[in-house]
Amino acid sequence: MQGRRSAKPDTDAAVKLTHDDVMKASVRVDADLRRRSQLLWEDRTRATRGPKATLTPDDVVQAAMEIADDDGLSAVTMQAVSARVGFTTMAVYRYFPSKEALLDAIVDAAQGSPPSPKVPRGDWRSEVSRWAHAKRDMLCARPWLAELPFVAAPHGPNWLSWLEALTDPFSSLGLAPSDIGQMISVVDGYTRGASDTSISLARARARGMSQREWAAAVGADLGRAIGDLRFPKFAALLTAPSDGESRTMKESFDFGLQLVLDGVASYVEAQKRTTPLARDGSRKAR
Amino acid sequence: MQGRRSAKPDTDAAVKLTHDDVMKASVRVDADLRRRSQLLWEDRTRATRGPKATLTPDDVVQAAMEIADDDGLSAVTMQAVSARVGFTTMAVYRYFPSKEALLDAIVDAAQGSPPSPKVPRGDWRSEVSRWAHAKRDMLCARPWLAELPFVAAPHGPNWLSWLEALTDPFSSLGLAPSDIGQMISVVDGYTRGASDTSISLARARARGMSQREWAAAVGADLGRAIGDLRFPKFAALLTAPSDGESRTMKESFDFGLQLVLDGVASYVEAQKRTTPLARDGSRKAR
DNA sequence: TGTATTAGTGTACGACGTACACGATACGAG
DNA sequence: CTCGTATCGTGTACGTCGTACACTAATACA
Repeated sequence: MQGRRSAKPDTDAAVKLTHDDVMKASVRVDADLRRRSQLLWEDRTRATRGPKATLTPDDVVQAAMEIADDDGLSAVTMQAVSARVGFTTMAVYRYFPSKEALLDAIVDAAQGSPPSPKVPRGDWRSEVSRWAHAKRDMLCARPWLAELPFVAAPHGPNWLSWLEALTDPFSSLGLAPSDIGQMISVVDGYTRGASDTSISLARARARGMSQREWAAAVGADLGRAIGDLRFPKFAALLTAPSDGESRTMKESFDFGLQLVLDGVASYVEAQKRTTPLARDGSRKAR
Repeated sequence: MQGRRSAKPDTDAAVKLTHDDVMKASVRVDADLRRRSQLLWEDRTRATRGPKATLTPDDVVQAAMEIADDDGLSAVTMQAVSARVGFTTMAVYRYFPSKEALLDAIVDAAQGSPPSPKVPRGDWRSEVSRWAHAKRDMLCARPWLAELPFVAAPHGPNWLSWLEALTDPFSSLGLAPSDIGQMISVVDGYTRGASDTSISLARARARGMSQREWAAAVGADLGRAIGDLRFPKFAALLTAPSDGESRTMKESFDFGLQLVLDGVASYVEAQKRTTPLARDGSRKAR
C-alpha cells in the first residue's frame, strides 16, 4: 500500500546544537547556504561605481509579498515581481541572485515583528499567551507562508526577533538554559502546529472561498468516516449530538494553549521548588 | 519594513464544522476540490471498454514517492514519474488528471498507517505518546511531506486512520465530544509543530548534508544573535555555559510531549471529578 | 461484425527560471 | 578633465515543466 522505501535511519544521535556547537559553527557551512543567509543580514551598502540602483532589495521583497497576498504564492514569479516594480524580469537578479534567495527574504520579512511586551510587564504566562496569539495571527494573515518549508530557510532578523520575544518571559524564572530552550520549543511547536487548520481556512479565504464553503469541503472529507468501518471512534465523534459547547477557532486555539501552559507551569513550579534560590522568584502564575 | 498589506480580517467567526455542519456538507463543495477528494476515495473500478491498463494508480504513486525519497520533492515531475514507470509523460494523465491530484494521492499514501494499539491496551497516556512518536517518525522519514501544505490537501483514508488512532485512546475517558476534539487538536498540533526541526534535519540529511553540517548551518544563523543588541535574552541563552543536561532531539520532543500531556491529564482529571457519572456531556470549558 | 470507448504516443505551446552578452551610466584614479 | 572600470537595466535565448489536443491501437459489448 504505502512506500516501504528508504526510511532514512534517523539515527537521532545527540544533536545538541546548543552552546558549544553554535560557537564553532562558523567552520563548515555549505557555501550556498551561507550566501543565502548573508543576504538576509548583510548591510546592502550602496555600490560605489556604476549607475545608482532605482530600487532597494526591500522594494522587491515588498512587491513580491503584495503579489503573494493578492494572488497566492504561486503567483510570485520573477516576471510578476519584475512587472510590479516596473522592470524587466532580469532586473530582479540584480537584487537577488536567485528566486530561492528572494523567497528567503520574503519569508523573513513576512513574519514582521513580534508584539512588544505590555507596558506594565505581565506575568510570564500572559506574556507567552500574547506571543502565541500574535504568532498565530501573523501566520493566518499570510497563509502562503505555510507553503514554504520556512523552518528550513535561513533564519533572518525577524525570525530571531520572535525567538527573542518568547525567550524573554521565560528568562527570569530561574530555569536552566536548556530548560528555557525546551519551554520555547514546546510553546512554539504547539503554536505553529495548532495554527494549521486556521491557516488552511485563511488560505481558502484568500482564494475566494467562503468560510462556509471551506467548512463544507473539509467536512465532506471527514464525513467519509461516517459509516466506514475503519473509523468507528472518529465517526462517533462526528455523529455525536452537538453539545451546545462550540468554540471559535481562536477560542479552540486558546483552550489548547492554556492546557499546554498548564503543563509548562507545573514544570516551572517544580523547578522552583527544587532550586529554591531562584534568583528572581516572585509571583506564582495562574 | 514589512508588508502592511491586506491583513485579511480573519473574522474568526464561530466555525463549528462539527456535527451539524458536517452532515449538510454535501451541499456546496467546490467542484474541483470534490473531484480531487473523490480520486482519493473512489473505487477505481476497472473500465470495461478499451485496452487494459498496464498500471494501477498505486503504481504511479509508488514511483512518485520513490523519486521524492531519493531526490526530493522537486524531482517529482511528470516526466520523471512517467520515465520511472516506463511510459510517456502523457500516459500519467490517464491515471491522474493533473499533477495536483497526483500530489494529493502521494500525500495520503506517504502517511502510511498509524501504529496499531498494543495488544494489552495501555492507558490513554502511553497510547497517545506512542501515537505522537510514531507520527513524528513518519514525518521525519519523509521530510518532503512538510514541503506540501498537506493540512490543506484533501483528506484521504490514511489521514483519517491517523485521526482514528488518536481518537481511540481519548474516547473512553468520559469526555464530551467537543472536548475530545480539543484534545486531539492539542496533541496533533504539538506533534506536528514540534517535529519541524527534526524534519528540517532529516531534509538536510536527504540532501547529503551531515548532521554536523546541518547543526553548523543552523547554529551560524542563530549565532548572529550573539553580540546583537536586539536579541539580548536569546543571546544569553546561546552563550550560557552548557549545563551537562543535553537531550537528543527525540528526548527533547518527548520532554515537551510529556508537558503537554500533563496539561491534558489535569483537564481530564478535572472533568472526571466534575462529571462523576462519565456518560453524559458536560460543560465547563477552560 | 462493427462501434463505441479507452491506453498509450507524438507533437506542440505557453509559462517559468536563469545564463549571457550588450549598452548605458556614474564614480574614482590618472 | 578624462578614461577605465564596476555596475544597472535590457534583450535574447535555452532548457524544463505542466498539459492540451489529435492520433493509433486495442478491447468489449450491441
